[in-house]
Amino acid sequence: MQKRHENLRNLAIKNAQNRISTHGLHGLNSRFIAKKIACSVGTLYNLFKSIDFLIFAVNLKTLSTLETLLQQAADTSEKGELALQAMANTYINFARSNPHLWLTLFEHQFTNTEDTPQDYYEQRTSLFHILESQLQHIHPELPLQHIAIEARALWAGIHGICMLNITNKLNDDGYTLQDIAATLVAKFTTQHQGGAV
Amino acid sequence: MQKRHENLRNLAIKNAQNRISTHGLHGLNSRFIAKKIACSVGTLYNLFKSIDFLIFAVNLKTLSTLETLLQQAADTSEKGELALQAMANTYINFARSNPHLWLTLFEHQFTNTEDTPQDYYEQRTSLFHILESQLQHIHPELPLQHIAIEARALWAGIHGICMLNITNKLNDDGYTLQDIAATLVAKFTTQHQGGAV
DNA sequence: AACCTCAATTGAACATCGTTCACTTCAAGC
DNA sequence: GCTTGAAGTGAACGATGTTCAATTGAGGTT
Repeated sequence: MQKRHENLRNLAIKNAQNRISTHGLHGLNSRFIAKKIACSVGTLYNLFKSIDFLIFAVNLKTLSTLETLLQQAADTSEKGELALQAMANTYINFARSNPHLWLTLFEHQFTNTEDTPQDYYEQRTSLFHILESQLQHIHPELPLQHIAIEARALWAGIHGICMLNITNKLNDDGYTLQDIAATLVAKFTTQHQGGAV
Repeated sequence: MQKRHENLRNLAIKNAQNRISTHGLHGLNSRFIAKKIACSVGTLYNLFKSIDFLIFAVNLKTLSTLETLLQQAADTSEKGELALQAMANTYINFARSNPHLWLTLFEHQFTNTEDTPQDYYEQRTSLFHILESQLQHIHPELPLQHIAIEARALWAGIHGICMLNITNKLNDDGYTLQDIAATLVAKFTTQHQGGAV
């Protein structure tokens, strides 16, 4: 039946998400998930071409949640700098609350890159659009091309802060994530005298 | 003999570095390295408590190389903004030329975090000092505490740009790494009106 | 030269992993 | 009841990290 297939698939994704969330990507394995959803490994491989695709499904869910949260943060704050600050904090909080799920977004590489489904890239670019919209509100005079680059630089910055922190490579000293992130956001929101590209 | 032990250890590290460089972290395994250095897996486990420690040794080497390159970039450029731009480009070029070695710096997590040797953290903080020195030259009026935060925000930004690019999650559009990085560096080097922490 | 000692070396063996596939099951159509 | 084909099964394969009883061999002692 088609229904059972879909139910089982969703159940597998949910359990995989749970497992990664608590034990990290290394804690995930096919036999464990198969047992959890009460089927054989063979059936699991009917649902997902390989474990990579199961992880991918979890990542897609994570990205979707993240986008919803960021959009909410943007919507419930005053447009512009405050919205960007709120988004940065939301992103950081998500990463800190769900370190394993967040890390899996980047730890996981498809063995064959051409296997990576198109949805994945689309899901991500839509994140940029939220940022671009805020940046454009702050700097209406800048060309769209410039805004796009700024959005990527800012996003990468927030991302890097999280990455270096979560992987325990930044927070060995007394500086808090929020301070560092706020400093970064401020660079992109306060008015400059000139600027280079 | 002590000498053989050390020689074999270095040989193992060199081969592991080579293997990771060409085949990524997944391409590394104990039997392969053992065969390369003409000893048994058992002996390899006498040299390294586990494969994690071999990877760690490779990472330490990578960090060391990176620091030398960054210091060179800083020294051969005019102090301040130009030096920072040069360092950013050096970092990016290194990451792009040695994507696997660079990724391994972050992909690899010790199963027991308390195992992570102290050298590792020290090697990294010395990277910050190079940055801090440049930033302080640009903003001599800022307190050291503030400079430290800026250094971390900038470093994280450059890092994030590389990460999102290397893992193929940013460069699906037409914006070049250098443009994005230059934009970021410019934010930290041009004079602001005010700023938030 | 024969012997002893013990640390270094070995690789078979174990547990676990992703993945496959010949076999079994079973619901639907006749 | 019989047939058919898709779905489900789990033993089996190869590769992995890691261990450890057995072996080796260099250096000291007699």
